[in-house]
Amino acid sequence: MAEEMLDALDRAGVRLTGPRRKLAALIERREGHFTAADLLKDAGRRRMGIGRATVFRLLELLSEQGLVERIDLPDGTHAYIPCEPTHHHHLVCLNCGATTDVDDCGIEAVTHEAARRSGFKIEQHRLELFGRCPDCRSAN
Amino acid sequence: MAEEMLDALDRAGVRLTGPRRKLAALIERREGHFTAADLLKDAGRRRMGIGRATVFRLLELLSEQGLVERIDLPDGTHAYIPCEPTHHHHLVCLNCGATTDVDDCGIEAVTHEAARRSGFKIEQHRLELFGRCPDCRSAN
DNA sequence: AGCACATATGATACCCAGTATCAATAGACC
DNA sequence: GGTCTATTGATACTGGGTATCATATGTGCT
Ligand SMILES: [Zn+2]
Ligand SMILES: [Zn+2]
Ligand SMILES: [Zn+2]
Ligand SMILES: [Zn+2]
Repeated sequence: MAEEMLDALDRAGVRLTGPRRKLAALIERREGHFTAADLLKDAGRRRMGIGRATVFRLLELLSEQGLVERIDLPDGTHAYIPCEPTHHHHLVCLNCGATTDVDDCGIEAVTHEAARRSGFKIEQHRLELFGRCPDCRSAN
Repeated sequence: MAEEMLDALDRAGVRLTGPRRKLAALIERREGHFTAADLLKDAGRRRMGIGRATVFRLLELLSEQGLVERIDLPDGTHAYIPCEPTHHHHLVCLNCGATTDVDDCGIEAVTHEAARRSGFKIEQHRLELFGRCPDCRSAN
């Protein structure tokens, strides 16, 4: 999956630098959603000497390529989820942060109807589902 | 609509203070979504002497009462939309910021299906539609 | 392999949203 | 009006994110 990110960066025409490779590897090891600060801490712990700005820059790049998606948690903080670059949405565990993709988003009917009633031309949508993952449910 | 907010604050058991009344009036005059900074500027222009913290505090209160909803625009900034305290979603114009409510969110089917497949217990969802309002469409 | 050059990096300083603190103020209720 | 507590606003602070810019490093060419 780090490979996937590096391929995408290559395809996007940007350089495959050391910091980018290292960060991609760190992202690969992450479970669930993470913040820019989390990544920065990961890098710091391993003395990678990676700068704050570089982390944000890579996350933006990956986000443009759709390999990472920035979501807004219910508590207002921003987090990132590694994912596939196709249209889909996320199911996020409010307890442990685990995420799952919801690829068949059947809301085309909803958007169509909303467009018809409002006269708006709908160009994008965002759907996020929050709850408790199986583990956290059973762990109670 | 400022009345509505003040009533709700009253019902919530908090004091109906001068700053809150003034801010409610300012919110009433707003069109489309606005940021905390916008409100603060409104108040500043009129020499209302309202502090930064007070604005944030009121927005949080109103948000708890469901009279204002905080949304995350595609560009990553936070904005508020005055609205009714019932479950609904927003259609936001990417050009002028106008908003409309979408009260019939027909995504229960989607969430049900997602829950069944993933094993998650879904507790909340967020759906936001972005596009162009009728005015902005015709204005090209 | 070596060169040249543009891109990327990281240190630093900075900006902006939001929050903690706290003495002073002003609602609410009697 | 008087009391008592919630609220206010000034100030200082935090934390996410960005602009700057001299330095370092990929990449393409030879
Ligand atoms: Zn979980
Ligand atoms: Zn969708
Ligand atoms: Zn518009
Ligand atoms: Zn809904």
